[in-house]
Amino acid sequence: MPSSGLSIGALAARTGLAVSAIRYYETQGLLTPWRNAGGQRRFERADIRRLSFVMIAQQFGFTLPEIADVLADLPGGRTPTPADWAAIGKTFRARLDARINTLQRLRDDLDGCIGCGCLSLPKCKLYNPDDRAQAKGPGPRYLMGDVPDA
Amino acid sequence: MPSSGLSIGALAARTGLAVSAIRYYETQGLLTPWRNAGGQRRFERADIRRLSFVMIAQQFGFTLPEIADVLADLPGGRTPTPADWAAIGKTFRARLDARINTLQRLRDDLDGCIGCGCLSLPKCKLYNPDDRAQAKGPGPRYLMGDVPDA
DNA sequence: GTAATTCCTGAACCTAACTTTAGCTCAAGG
DNA sequence: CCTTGAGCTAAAGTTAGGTTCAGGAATTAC
Repeated sequence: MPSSGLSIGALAARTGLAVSAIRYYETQGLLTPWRNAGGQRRFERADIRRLSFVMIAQQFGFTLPEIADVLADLPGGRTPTPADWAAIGKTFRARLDARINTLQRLRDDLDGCIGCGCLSLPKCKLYNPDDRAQAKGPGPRYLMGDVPDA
Repeated sequence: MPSSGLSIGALAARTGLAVSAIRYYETQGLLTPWRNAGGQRRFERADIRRLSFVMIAQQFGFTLPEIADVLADLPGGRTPTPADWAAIGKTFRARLDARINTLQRLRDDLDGCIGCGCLSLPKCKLYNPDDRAQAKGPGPRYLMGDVPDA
């Protein structure tokens, strides 16, 4: 009888992720393994797919909280079906499209702004797209896609 | 006669950046102010434009080293002309286009991969676009646009 | 049955891009 | 002259996304 769940090492081997990364994802609520009698984590095979999704979404520049948010739409009790995943894919693609559109819009503004060499502040659409001068707390202000006005 | 350079506070006011951020940018080589007799930084008016460019590029997800790299093409001795800036804009736009294209290609792969609900690992184009399983050192692996295969 | 793996937790460390703090100095106004 | 606001430096703190390490406990392999 093979399956009373995957060990963390096995999951790491199947996904290519580091064991430490998987444990970190658990702390971030991306995954909720159960524990065996000895206190070790046991994962379901569906978690391989779940982690694959996490990795893909990261390539697109999504943060872990954003990814968790998308994954929250997966069913709770049962193993997700292909249809469930397709639904997630749809949601995800919409967010992705929005991100690409923002970038393209910004690029087009760039053509009218720096393209002429002026980079004129008061009338520049790129400059100060929102409240650029405001304090937004510490840490990186915004990475790609987390652009104000998105 | 107004101009023997802008103080850091004046530059901060004109750009909307925090004084601390400007000082940080200097340490990163994005700006090279001179010092007055009392040791205070004095900036040129062209630095307003320079910082505006930094802010815009950051919105597109570029890192400070990448931005420094683009800015390195500006002339050293003299104040950059509109034509100089237009040239920078051109370089910048090319990098931006590459970034957008990568994202679009990834999105299209997504349609064929997760769209069907399979997310099949061995044959997935998104999964393992390069050597996903390899250690790449600590820190964030890659943010938007710094995607492997870019 | 014991040696070698693997896993566990908690804490410290890493990069990027800044901010905050502490302790001083400089510059401008009255 | 002297106070107040702006600057200065160096060091430490912050967030995100992890990795590395230390010191044990559980599994697995022979």
